[in-house]
Amino acid sequence: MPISRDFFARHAVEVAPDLLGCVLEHETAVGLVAVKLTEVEAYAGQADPASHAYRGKTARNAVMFGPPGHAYVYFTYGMHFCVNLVCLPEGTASAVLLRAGRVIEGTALAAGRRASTRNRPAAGRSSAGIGSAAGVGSAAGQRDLARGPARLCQALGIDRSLDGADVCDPGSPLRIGGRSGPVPAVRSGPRVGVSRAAAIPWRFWIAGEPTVSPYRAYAARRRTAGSAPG
DNA sequence: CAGCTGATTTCCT
DNA sequence: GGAAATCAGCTGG
Repeated sequence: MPISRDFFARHAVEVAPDLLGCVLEHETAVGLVAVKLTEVEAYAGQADPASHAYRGKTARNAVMFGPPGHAYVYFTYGMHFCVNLVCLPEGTASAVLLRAGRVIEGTALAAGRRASTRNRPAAGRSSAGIGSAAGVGSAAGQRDLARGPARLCQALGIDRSLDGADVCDPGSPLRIGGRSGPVPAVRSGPRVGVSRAAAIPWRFWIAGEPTVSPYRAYAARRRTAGSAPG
């Protein structure tokens, strides 16, 4: 059962905890992967220093300023995708970052994507590096399939071609369904890895879920050494 | 287990 | 030129 667009036409902080336990599905030619959301974070757009929309509209974050119920997919750290669901009516930027989930359908496909993700076209590595596939059938492997925002995108096969996808449309390849079970016990705390507004407790997760990613505070890093001229 | 480092695009100063 | 809503591999205890 899909979720109505009205559900997303609220403040991200209200939407975020209500998304826990809902199911995100991505259907492609090779099959379907479904994930039950277990961890999310709210971003309040132009009112939130940690949001990509804080400085205004750009080519990358344009979808966040559009109508609610659409996916905002961005590429970061030069190698990872993350997916958000847009909240509030058109013209107002606000979104919920999907940080982690539990794969409940298409486990083999998700595991295959995770194992082969390192062979990316842009890098063109000739080295294999696929050995990590070991253990994907184990309990720990299942737990890690969509544990973290970039892993969740890998498991679901989400990339920027899905930026702007309407998750409220049952005919969309990327769509979301409501909870089937009881209301989960929700916990909250500071958001992960953000440098600004780090104390605001807008991260929400399901209590006791092993798929929830470990908390990690923002840590500044020295820039890469080397890169000497000629 | 904790801590550090490389990879590499997009945006901001 | 530098930082960022990250992850995997390696090191030391």
